Amino acid sequence: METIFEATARIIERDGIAALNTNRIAERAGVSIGTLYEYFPNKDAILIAMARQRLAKDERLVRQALATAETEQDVSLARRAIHAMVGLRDRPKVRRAVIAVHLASGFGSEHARPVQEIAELIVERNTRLLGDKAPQLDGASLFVLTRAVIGVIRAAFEERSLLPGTTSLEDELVRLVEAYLSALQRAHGSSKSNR
Amino acid sequence: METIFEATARIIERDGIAALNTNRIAERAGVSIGTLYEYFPNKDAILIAMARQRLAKDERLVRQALATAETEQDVSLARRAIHAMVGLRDRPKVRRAVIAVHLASGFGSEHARPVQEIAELIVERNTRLLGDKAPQLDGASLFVLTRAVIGVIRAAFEERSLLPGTTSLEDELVRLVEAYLSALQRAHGSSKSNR
Amino acid sequence: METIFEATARIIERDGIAALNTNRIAERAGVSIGTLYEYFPNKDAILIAMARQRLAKDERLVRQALATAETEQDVSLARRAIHAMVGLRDRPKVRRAVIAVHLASGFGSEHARPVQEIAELIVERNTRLLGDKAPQLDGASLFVLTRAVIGVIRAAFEERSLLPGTTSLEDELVRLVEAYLSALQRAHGSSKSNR
Amino acid sequence: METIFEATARIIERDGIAALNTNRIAERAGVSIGTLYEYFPNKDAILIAMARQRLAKDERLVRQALATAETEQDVSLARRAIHAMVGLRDRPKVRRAVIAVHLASGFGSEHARPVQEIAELIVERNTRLLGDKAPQLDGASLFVLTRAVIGVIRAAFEERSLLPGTTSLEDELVRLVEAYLSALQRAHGSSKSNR
DNA sequence: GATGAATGAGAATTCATTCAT
DNA sequence: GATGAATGAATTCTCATTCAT
Repeated sequence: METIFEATARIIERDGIAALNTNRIAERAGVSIGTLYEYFPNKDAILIAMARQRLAKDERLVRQALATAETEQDVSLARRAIHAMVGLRDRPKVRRAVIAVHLASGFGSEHARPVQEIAELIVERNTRLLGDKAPQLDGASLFVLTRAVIGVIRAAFEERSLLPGTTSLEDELVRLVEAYLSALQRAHGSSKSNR
Repeated sequence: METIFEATARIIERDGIAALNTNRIAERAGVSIGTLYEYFPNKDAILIAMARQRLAKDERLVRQALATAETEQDVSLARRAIHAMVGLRDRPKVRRAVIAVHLASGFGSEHARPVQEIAELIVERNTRLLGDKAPQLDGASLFVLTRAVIGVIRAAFEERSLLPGTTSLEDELVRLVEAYLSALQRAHGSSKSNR
Repeated sequence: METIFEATARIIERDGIAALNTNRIAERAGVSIGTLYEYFPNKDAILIAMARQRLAKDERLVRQALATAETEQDVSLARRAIHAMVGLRDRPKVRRAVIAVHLASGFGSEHARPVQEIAELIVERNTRLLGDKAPQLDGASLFVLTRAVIGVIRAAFEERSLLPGTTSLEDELVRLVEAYLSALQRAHGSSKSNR
Repeated sequence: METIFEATARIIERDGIAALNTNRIAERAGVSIGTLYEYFPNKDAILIAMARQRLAKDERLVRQALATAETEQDVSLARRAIHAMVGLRDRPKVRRAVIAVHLASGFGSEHARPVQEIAELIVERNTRLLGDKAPQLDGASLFVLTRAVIGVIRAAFEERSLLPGTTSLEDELVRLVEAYLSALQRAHGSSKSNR
């Protein structure tokens, strides 16, 4: 199964998604086409499984980055997470293709969920550390924050030509997140004191 | 040609992109395939032309929204643009499909360009109004800002289930942009005074 | 289309139904596989169309046999029809295969209908000639009579080894039909006089 | 082996012959495919074995019906046999499918033989009872009689829509057989006295 | 400029069967 | 005697594209 993934990835890298077909995958993987269909019900299932594997791995990496060192500041947690996410640059062509099928198959929410969970994890930790002063994320805030981050990182893959240097991209993304969280905190505080 | 676009859109809406083929388009459009191929060199060309048309229309709408009333505050300009962009909700299925092909064909930059231009327009106006105090957008800032906005709006189309209410979405998106611009302005100011 | 039928028939005759596939049909017919699929939506459709064509032709032949010479006796009409039906011996392998698919696809009734109509035609004519003395065929009688005749003729095709000489087969079949019609007439007469 | 038959029957009933494949049979039967292929050399062998089993059972049932009560009249014997045959209505879908393969594999004669034997049994008994007056069945008569009966009963399965009531069907079928036998007897007598 | 019948390479998928364990 | 993963030839069907009229 891992062999099939690897073969698929190699074909995508070499010849693009358009050149991907099940016979070719089987051939490159060194298994018969019949065997391939014993593991996956159809072509898309392979790509979707790959996307999920990748997403799971991404989440693991980001969580590890957060866990590695306990820190005191919410800023640091966000930066840590973003640094890890921006660093997920392996096999961009494969990642792009696989995610595209995943999205086109209507699994967009699966894609957003882990990011959302990580955002909630960060908020939760900050609440513990900062108490009331930590920003509260309701549905809309969470949606905007997570999709903004995903959007920037996705674009960084998709538009190779316009891509600014990795470091400055990361810095600006951190600035975006921090600025938004601060704004939320201020809004939250003022609405509280107004009551 | 507009008939061909319309036929294509209808098929995508009714039966999905997978069911789209040139014979069907020609049939629905009431022209022969031969005629269709006199207007477009191949299938993808149709989708890409549609994507460009849509992008152009989007840009026009946003620019109109900005031009309609001259305002004093950068906040208002950003909000105005975002409001217009969030409002671009017609034929989401068609939009998604058409944009996907556009991106997959490597025209990602075409997609980002109008948004970028609008961002630059806003910055420019604010610079005129506020002078030195207007935030300066370099490549990285511009990239992050525009892709964050596009990312959020795109997600709002793709994930219908998790979608927060339109108003709060818009409010939060404005908050994100404003917060980021303010943060940039502060950074700019301080880096200047530090010299 | 006739070319496709002919190619199909030839393959069935030479190599049997098991060796029949759409590529081979197209090749033998001298058309491309794409053309074949423009005329028929799938493989079975070809066989079913052939069965219907054959059935229609059969009916035409039997009706012609009945029309050729106006006769006075019901016996003669039945014999004429049976003679025509027994004579339908062209391309038995094709006929068998094509009818088998037709039946397996649930069109059994289409197969019986023309025979039934012919039976009704005979009865009607006899009624005109013989008046009250003509046998009356209700649903059950008609069903039994037609399916018995079809059954015998079908078996004569399917079981080549056991097939008795054509003449005696025909004679016996006529005897069966006549005997049955006479029995019906007697039953009808007696039930009437009983009232 | 009986388990394999049962599994096969269930699949045919539920999903039709088209959905029948050896892997599915093995799975439903709770055995491995390897085991299945130890009992049957190939797929068709299963269906043919089932057809033979069914035919044998049919014959047994009809013979039992004839044996149950010794009677005096040929009419009664024929009716008894027909009644038993019309009653063989269990699992029509399976019966049809299995018989179709049996016929398509060229075993048509196996199918007719038991019916023929029963017909001969009846004739033999009647000869004993009635002596010279019993009808003599030569090859052609026997063929026509048996195939007519089989044809009617088969049609009763295949064409559910046009099917008359069971009782009247049976009555008419008996009438057909009786009428034919009587006609034969008359013909035989007259040909004898003519000499 | 329009037509649309014809093309055919190519893709996905199935399933009877084998054979090493 | 049982297992079931692996096989891969074979088949159906699609659809972008062409080109003679």
